[in-house]
Amino acid sequence: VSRRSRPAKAPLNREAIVSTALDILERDGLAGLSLRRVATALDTGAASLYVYLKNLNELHALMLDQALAEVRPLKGRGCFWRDSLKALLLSYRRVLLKRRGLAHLAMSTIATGPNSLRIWELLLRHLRDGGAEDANAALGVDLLTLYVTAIVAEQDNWRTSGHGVGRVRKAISAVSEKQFPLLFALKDAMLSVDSNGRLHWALDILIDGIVGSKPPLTQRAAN
Amino acid sequence: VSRRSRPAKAPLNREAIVSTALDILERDGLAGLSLRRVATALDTGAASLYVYLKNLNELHALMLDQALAEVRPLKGRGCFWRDSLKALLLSYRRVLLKRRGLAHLAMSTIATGPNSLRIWELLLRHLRDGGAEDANAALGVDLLTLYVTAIVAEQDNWRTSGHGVGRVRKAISAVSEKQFPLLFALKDAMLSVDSNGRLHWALDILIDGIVGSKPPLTQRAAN
DNA sequence: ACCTGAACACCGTTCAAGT
DNA sequence: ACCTGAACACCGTTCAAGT
Repeated sequence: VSRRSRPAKAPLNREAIVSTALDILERDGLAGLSLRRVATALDTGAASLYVYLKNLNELHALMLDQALAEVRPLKGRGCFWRDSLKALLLSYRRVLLKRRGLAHLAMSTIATGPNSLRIWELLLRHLRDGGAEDANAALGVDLLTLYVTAIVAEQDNWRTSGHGVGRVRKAISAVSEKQFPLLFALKDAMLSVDSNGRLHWALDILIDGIVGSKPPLTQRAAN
Repeated sequence: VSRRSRPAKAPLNREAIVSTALDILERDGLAGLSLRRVATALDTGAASLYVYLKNLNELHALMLDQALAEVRPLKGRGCFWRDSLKALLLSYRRVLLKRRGLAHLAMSTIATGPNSLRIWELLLRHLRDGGAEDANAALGVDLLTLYVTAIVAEQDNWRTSGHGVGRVRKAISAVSEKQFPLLFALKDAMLSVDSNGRLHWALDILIDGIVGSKPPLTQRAAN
C-alpha cells in the first residue's frame, strides 16, 4: 500500500515472480495461488507477468524447479550408497513438505528443469553404486521420485482438508465384520499413521527391488 | 437445446449429477469439469446442484467412488494370489486411465467410499494369501494403490500437455556428458516409454517387498 | 422441498493504449 | 521493450425469491 517505502519500482523479472509465487504457496497453499495474487504482491497487474511467463503452467514448472534447488545431497562423503540415496530422497521430501501443494504441483508438472536433472543424476549414481543394472537404475529414478512425490501429496491432502483424518478413521472404524472381515481385523494397522516408519519401510522395499531385480524384458526389447 | 425431446424435466439426483460429471470428465478432462458445466448439461443452474452436494469437493469424492465401481476382480477363482492381485490393480489402473484427470482427482481426494473399501478388502485378501504379515498387508494396500494412482496421474500429464514428451526428450537428449555423465549414458533407458513393462516390473518389486519384508519397527511400537 | 436468477468475489488471458 | 487498465469468458458459492 505504501508505495514510497520501496525503491521507486521493483524491477520485474522471472526469479522475483517465481519467488513471490513460492512465498504465496507456502502461506496459502495451491488454492491461494493465482497470477492475480502474485501480481498484486509485486504491485502490478496480472497482465504484466505475461512478459516473463507464457502462462500459469510455465510458472508452475518454474516454481517447482526453483524449489528443488533446495534439495541437497549429504555433506559427508564416506557414507554407504544406501544412506546417501535415502538422505537425498528425504531431502526431496522435506522440500515438498515445506510448501503446501508443492507435491501436487510436482504431480501435475513434467519436470525438465536443471534441478530435476541434477537430482536424477545423483539418484542414478547412488543406484549404480548399489549395483543396479542400467535399465533398473533408469526406471528406479522414476519409481523413487514418483513414490515420494505421491506420498507427500497424499499427506498434503490430510493436512489441507483438515477433517480428512477423522473421516477415514470413521469410515474404517465403521466397517462391518461380515462384509469386510480383513478390513475389520486390520483396521488398527490401517489407521496407524507413522509416516516416517512407513516411508522408510517403503523406500527400503523399492531400493531392494531396484538393485536386486531383473530388468523388465520388454524394456530390453524396446531398445 | 430441444427441451420437448425429454420427459418433461429430468428429476435431479446425486447419481445423475455424478454420472453427468463423469461424462464431462471423460470428454473434456479435469480442466473442462465445472459445476456450471455439469448444471448446464442437466439443463439447470449451478445453484440447483447445492441441494444434492455440499460443494465441488464432495462431487469429486462421489465421482471417484462411482468410477471405482467399475473395478472388478478376476472371474476365474483358481488363480494364484499374485495373478489375482495384479489383475485387480490393472483393473484399477484401467478405470483411472479411462477418464483423463481421474487419477489426479484420486490423488487429491481422500477416498472413503464403499467401492474404495471393497477394493481394499480384496487387496488385503490377496496379500494375506501371499503370506504378508498383517502390518505389511495394511501398509501394502496404501503403497500399491498410491503407486498405481501416481503412475496414471503422471501418464495423464503426458497425454494432456501434448508436447510434454518432446520436452523431456529434448531436455534429456541435450544434457552435457561432462555435467551429467550417468544421465548422458543412460538417456536411452530413461526415455524408453514402455508403460506396461515398467508397471509390471514395479508391481512385482512392490509385491515381493510387501510379502517378503519385515514389518517396520515403529509400526509395531505404535500399536 | 426443490428450483432459480442474480449477485458476489474471484479466475486466466488478451489487447489496445500508453511510456 | 516494458507496463497497464479494461475487457472477455469463465469460475464456486450464496441467497432471496419463487413454485
